[in-house]
Amino acid sequence: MLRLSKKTDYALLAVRHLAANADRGAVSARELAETYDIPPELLAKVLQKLVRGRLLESQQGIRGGYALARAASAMSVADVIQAVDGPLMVTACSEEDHSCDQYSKCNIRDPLWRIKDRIIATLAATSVAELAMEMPAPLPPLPSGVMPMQMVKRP
Amino acid sequence: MLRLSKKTDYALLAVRHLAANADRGAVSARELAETYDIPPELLAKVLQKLVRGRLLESQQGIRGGYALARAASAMSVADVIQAVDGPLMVTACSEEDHSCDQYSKCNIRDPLWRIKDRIIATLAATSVAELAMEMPAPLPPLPSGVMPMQMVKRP
DNA sequence: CTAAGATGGACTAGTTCGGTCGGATATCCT
DNA sequence: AGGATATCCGACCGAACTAGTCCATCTTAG
Repeated sequence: MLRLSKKTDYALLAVRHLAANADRGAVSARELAETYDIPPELLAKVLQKLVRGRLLESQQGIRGGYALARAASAMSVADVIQAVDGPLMVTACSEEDHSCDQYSKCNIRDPLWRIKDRIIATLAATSVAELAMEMPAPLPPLPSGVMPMQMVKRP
Repeated sequence: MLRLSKKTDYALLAVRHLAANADRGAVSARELAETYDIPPELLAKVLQKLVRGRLLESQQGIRGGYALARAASAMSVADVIQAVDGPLMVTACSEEDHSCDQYSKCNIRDPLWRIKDRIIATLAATSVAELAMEMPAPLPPLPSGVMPMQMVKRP
C-alpha cells in the first residue's frame, strides 16, 4: 500500500514540533508524547533513532530533552524516514541485495529503481522547515517551566 | 519502508509480460507462473484483481488466459498498484478517512498529502509500455511442451 | 463428456509492527 | 554527596498484515 510506518509519522510530527519551537531549547520526550498523544516509550525509541541518525541531539539529565542537530531547512523528509525505517526501497532487491526468487528472470528492475530514485528525490525535496511553515501556529506553546503532566489522567 | 508488496511485483511482472507478448493472444496463469517462478494460486489471485480493476481481460475455458484490456501505453504503474493493493496512501488518514489518533493535532497532513500526490504522479508517469521496452527480449519462450496459439494451424 | 483453465472463499504460517516493560546511565538541583 | 529527572537500550508480547495454500465451482474448447 506504500504506506509509511507509524513510527515515521511520529518522527515527522516530533521533528516538525522541534523545528517550530527551536527557540525553546530542548523538549522532553514526555512533553512531545503528551502533546501529540503518542505512547511515550514508543516515541522515545523513535527519537533515539533520530539521534543515532544525527538528526537530533539529546541532552540527558533533569532539564534534558531533544533538539534539532542542524537547521530545519537542511533536513529533509527523506532524512527522517531513512533514519527511522532504514533505507527506503520500493523493490525487495537493490544493487547490493539480490535476495529475490525472481531476480534472474526479473525484467522490471531497472524501471522500478528509476521510479524509486524519483520518489526519494520527491521526499528529499521537502525540508522539515517547509513542514513547520505550513500552519500558522504549531500548537499553543506551553509557557516554559510549566509541566503538563496532569493532562494525561485517562483511566 | 515504503516497499510495495510482492503481489504488486508479480502483477507488474505479469502485465509487462502480457504487454511484450500482446500478439500471442491470451496467456494462461500457469504459463506466467512457471515463467517467473511464482506460486500459481497466488498469481491467479493477483490476475483476478487486475481483471476486476479492468486492466486485464480473461478468457475462460480450455484455451483461456489473460490479455491486456487496453494498450500498454495507456496503462500506468500506478494503475497496476492500485488495482492490486487498493488506493495507495502515504498517511493513515485521507480526505475521507480521518481514523487516526493524532488527526486533530496533526500538523503535517497537508504537506504529506502533497508528497503523496507527487509520488502518485511519478508512478502514473511510467506506463507499462515503457516497462516492456526496457529489455531487448522479454524472455526466451518456453522450450517445449507448451504450444503458443499461432503454431496451431492444423491442416 | 472431459480436460484445461478461470474464479472465489476459507484457511494457515510467518513476519512485521505497534506497543510495553525493566533496568542502566547521565545530568541537574539541593 | 545523594536523590530526582530524564535519556538510553535491549528484550519482550500481542495483534495485524502478508505470502502462500487448499479446495470447490464455473466456463469453454475439443
